[in-house]
Amino acid sequence: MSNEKGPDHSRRKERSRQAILAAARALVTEETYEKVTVEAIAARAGVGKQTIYRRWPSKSAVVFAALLALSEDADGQSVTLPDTGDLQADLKLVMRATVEEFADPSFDKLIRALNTEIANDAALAAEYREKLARPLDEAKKARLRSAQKAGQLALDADLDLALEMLYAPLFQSWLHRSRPLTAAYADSLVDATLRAFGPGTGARSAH
Amino acid sequence: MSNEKGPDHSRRKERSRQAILAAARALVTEETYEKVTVEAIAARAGVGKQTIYRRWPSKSAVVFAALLALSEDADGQSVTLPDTGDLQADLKLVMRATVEEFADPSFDKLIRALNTEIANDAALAAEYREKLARPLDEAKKARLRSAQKAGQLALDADLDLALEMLYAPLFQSWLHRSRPLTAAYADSLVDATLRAFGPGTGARSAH
DNA sequence: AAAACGAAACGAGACGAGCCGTATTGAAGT
DNA sequence: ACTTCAATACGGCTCGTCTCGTTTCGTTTT
Repeated sequence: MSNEKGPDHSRRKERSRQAILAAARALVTEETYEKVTVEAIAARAGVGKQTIYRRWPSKSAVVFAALLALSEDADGQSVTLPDTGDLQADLKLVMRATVEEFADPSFDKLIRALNTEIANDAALAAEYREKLARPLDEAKKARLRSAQKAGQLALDADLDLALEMLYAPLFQSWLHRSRPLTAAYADSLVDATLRAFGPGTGARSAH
Repeated sequence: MSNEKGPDHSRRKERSRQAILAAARALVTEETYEKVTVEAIAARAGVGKQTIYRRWPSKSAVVFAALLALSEDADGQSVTLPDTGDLQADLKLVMRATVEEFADPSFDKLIRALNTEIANDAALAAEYREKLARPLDEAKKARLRSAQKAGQLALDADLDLALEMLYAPLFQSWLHRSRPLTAAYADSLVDATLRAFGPGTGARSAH
């Protein structure tokens, strides 16, 4: 697509692109999302405003791209959950790690900003699901399928529903600050979810 | 409290107060939250901007107050859930009703606005929990306690956790638009929650 | 009782500041 | 040379403050 004839300007573009995303990320972690301005991002990145508007259509898009890029780096290629053969132990490990992530103030501000954007913009929400949520969910579901084969989870369990019941309460408690996020809470969620979807629970219907 | 000597202007205050809150509510349901301006609220209410700023410190506070007032009216005094003696049926009724509420575009916009505010302001979040979330949760917990007495729920079930696992997935699915909200989905949540917290599940620990 | 008074609350809108997104220009990179 | 860039000016919009003249309504005077 960019195999044109002219001189190669991709290095400049890439450098300023990285600077913009880094500046956006830094500002979101420092201030609350509403206070982050395009002008501040440009100033911090040592970049003209027009350079930002050349690439992204709005402030939301820039910030969203910054958050996307963040986790694309972090993920590397493949996301895999631990699989020691003990589903309950593995899930508690993961859930406790998630609890600790939410305790980090920078992570907290970042995810709040991300949620503010996707809650009010259906298009961004779709992109978020596609690029961030889905890969993670697939990794989690892979672990659950492995547990089904090992007889630790009902064969007819609705894995999407199980994941929701595992994660949504944690997410909501954090979003609304309605209770402290502790390791014990993480464990309780795992225990309750396994009671609902464990082997022999007849997960499809309780009649 | 207000047993001063001076003349009583409370009638004027109350009239303009109601007009402001009604205008704020109307605008939030018509536009998206970001597009609602204080000036628009003032114009719609037939009120000067200063009258708004005399009472509330910021735009967020006005809109939040408007949403609070809305449900204070709706609630009347006491919130009670149906109790036919069949917990599963009663919960499905309530969850299906909740699903339908979220399908209403006005309600959708309203709750998205409310969530945008409380997600980014810890003080508003606390007020929200105190005045809106808690009374509803207490009503739901009352129904669950009744079910415990009827032997339809484990006696040592963590009721707060059960409520979260029932409602948080619905809330998150709606917030992120990650799946269609159907009656079948509502039923699945009830079924799964009852499998986790039903009688004889040893709800406190699964060891 | 009727009229005049005065304090509080009010509607309207001007104002400065900040931000958004666009347009222009001259410098720097390749 | 040709492109991309930083810097900056700009119009438009919103916020929250401030001022000004008006309306409301209990009190006081007649």
